[in-house]
Amino acid sequence: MAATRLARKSVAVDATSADTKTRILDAAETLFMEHGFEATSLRSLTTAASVNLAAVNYHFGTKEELFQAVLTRRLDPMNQERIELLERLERDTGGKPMSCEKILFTMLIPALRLARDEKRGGKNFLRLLGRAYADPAPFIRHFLSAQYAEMIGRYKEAFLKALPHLSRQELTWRLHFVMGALSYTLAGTDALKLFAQVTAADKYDDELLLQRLAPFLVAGLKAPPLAQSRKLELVSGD
Amino acid sequence: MAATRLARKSVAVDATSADTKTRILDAAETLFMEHGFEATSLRSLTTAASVNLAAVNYHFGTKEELFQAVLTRRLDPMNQERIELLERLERDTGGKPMSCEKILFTMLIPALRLARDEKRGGKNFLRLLGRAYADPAPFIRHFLSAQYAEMIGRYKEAFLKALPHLSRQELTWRLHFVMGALSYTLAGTDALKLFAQVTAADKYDDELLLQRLAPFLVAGLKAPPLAQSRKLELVSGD
DNA sequence: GTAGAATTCAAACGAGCGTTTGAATCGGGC
DNA sequence: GCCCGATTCAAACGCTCGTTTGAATTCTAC
Repeated sequence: MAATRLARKSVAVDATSADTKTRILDAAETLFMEHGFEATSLRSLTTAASVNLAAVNYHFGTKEELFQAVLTRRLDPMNQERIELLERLERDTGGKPMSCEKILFTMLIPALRLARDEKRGGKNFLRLLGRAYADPAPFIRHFLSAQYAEMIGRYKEAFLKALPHLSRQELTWRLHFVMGALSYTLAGTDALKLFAQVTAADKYDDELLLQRLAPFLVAGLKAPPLAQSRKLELVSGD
Repeated sequence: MAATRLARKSVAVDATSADTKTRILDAAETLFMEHGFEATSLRSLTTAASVNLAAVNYHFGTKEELFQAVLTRRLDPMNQERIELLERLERDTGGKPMSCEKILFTMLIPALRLARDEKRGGKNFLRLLGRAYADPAPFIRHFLSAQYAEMIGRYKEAFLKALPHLSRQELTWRLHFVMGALSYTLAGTDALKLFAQVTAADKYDDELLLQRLAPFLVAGLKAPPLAQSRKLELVSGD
């Protein structure tokens, strides 16, 4: 009983404890994705994981800490892989400006790798991540911004060099749009029912999906900034 | 007491009942936006609206029906305005292909008008809408797809003519990306903390926001489809 | 001004929630 | 073979939830 909080630190992640913890994380990943954070109860979660109700609080502390653990397990490696790919690209181009496409690919490829690796959560996790982006809960927003701070900063510098016609502020917004389209798309599947005529074969081919997304995002990033485009006119439609 | 359900049908929306109903809708719009559907309790909601706890069930039936009423109140007029603008554009161009920009503007302008009209909910509602897009609750997904079905179908036909180099399937995906970037952006504000260096003046200027978003989306829509772009390479970053 | 419907109100219902507790059980090291 | 920390377990705690109820009040029409 006195071990509840200390357990996580004093005990290495050995097989015996990892088993229960992993079962909880796997069930949480699926259920949080399907029902959202608030609507997923620890009772249904522990039942699905075949563990005792108290196991979540014993191993993770609180429901919120469990949610963060679910995200961290996949997100840390994926974002680290992104940074490694970006650094390798920087090394290979030797200080010369990198192409916009290649920078974007270093963002998409780790996500695609994760989506294809069922052992690392696959599409389930990416859908969960896309939904987490839009969750209003403050602890989720703070957690995500902390998790992404370094990665976003690095990419902003890289894109700035690749897109010299964009101001820092303009680029900030465009990266925002990119993340929006990406997270919305990854979270999607169900949302696609808004639009008919998506074939079943197409629907679950993540590589094809990103190959459709990439040209769209690259073209958007490269577009001339707003000064050169027609102004929105509010008065009339013609 | 026997009037609970019949009341909504037998009574016109007169001033006396509209007062309570409107106060509930206004409070719900704000609280659902701030905390999400699940995390907003009817107790906090009715307290904020200065009405009795039972008033929600009396006037709207259930919490879910209240949520749908909140969305319908703003969404129906906005989507109808979109269709009207699109139809006027079709009439003015007389069957000739319309420009991609103009079609997109008929989507953005009603959203912008709504954002600027505090009496119609303003930015609050658009943020709520952006969050509703990502909500996993099935009743929300079904409601939204029903609400958007007609509008999406019309725009798909219009864009198909304006973008003849795109297949129907390719366009379906691109509209998906557009809706993603749009809803994510509208839901944003808080999410912008992921990216630093957004000035306070910039942050709340919705017209400027859409003027930044529009060139990005137009360029993405016009981009050549995937066959002509470089393939994603999974093996290596260089 | 009174009848009858529409609306508001305080109170309670039953259910489900996240978390805590303390005893029971397990498992490796001496 | 026993001991002690790590883990599991059933039970309960206190709380909040959405909804219902039936009486009290307000409003409308004659």
